[in-house]
Amino acid sequence: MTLKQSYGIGELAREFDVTTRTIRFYEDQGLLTPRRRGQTRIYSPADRIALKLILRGKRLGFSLAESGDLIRLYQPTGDNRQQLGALLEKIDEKRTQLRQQLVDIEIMQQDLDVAEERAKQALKELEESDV
Amino acid sequence: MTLKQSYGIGELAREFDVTTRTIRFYEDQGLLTPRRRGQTRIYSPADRIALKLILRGKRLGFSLAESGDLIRLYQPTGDNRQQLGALLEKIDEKRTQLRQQLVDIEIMQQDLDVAEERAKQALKELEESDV
DNA sequence: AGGCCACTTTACGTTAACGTAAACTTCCCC
DNA sequence: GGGGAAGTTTACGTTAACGTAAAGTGGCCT
Repeated sequence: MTLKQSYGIGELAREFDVTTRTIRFYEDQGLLTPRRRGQTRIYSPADRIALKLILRGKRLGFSLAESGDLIRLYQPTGDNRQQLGALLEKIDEKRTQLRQQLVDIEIMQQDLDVAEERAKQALKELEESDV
Repeated sequence: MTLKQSYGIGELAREFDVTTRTIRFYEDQGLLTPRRRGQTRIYSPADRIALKLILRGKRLGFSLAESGDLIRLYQPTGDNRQQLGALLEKIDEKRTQLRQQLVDIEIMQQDLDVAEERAKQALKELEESDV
């Protein structure tokens, strides 16, 4: 069995646990561009990938506009130097942001370690005063 | 010179590059609890730490409510077992979330690598067709 | 033919996280 | 004692990212 090459809106909604409203909204925002059969939307594997990217972006706190940028980073539009340069800059910015997030996550993880220790200690003290 | 032990609102605003409106809003949401001198707010080092945590949370896409949870993870309120248990659960949830974010970041970084390669390749081809 | 999905469009509603403006007090400076 | 500068309260405005409801279309089943 090879990969599917088209998807219905409900199908994608179920797979990624979002509503169809959400998927249509992303299209409104220019993030997805399904073709149509009659008036029904048909999604390509590329659309599915884009959706995946959007949701991953959301988990990292990216706005839809930012995820839109990311999607466009993949579409090598017959670009001129100007645009390719700007693109490389954007890539660099995103890299910087991701590195900052890595740092933030590390600190938070350490904070959680501390919080856990304290909670466990508090529990222990409750036990001991307990009879 | 030892650490300052109180801060003005403008001072914090400058340090973290947010507006005073934002800081007051966080207080409204119960995330900061400055004392007052007259009607002027005085922030403690703990408030400053909390603010730092909130902003770190924002960079990771946390809502203010979530950051509020995180702040409270540090305040070992004279808790009972119930609450300590719930607290330990929350810590675990956050850990899971942070791990997912780590995965997401890795994938994005790889995606950026690919995008960069393509852009550089496109540039190269422009050069070659250039004379 | 009737009924039930899954799909569609249109449009108004909602929440979070502040922005922005207005009107006021306090303190300090010259 | 007039005027900034920095603080305050109150309140309405704004944007992003959908939710929710209403009303219609198309296919398929029995």
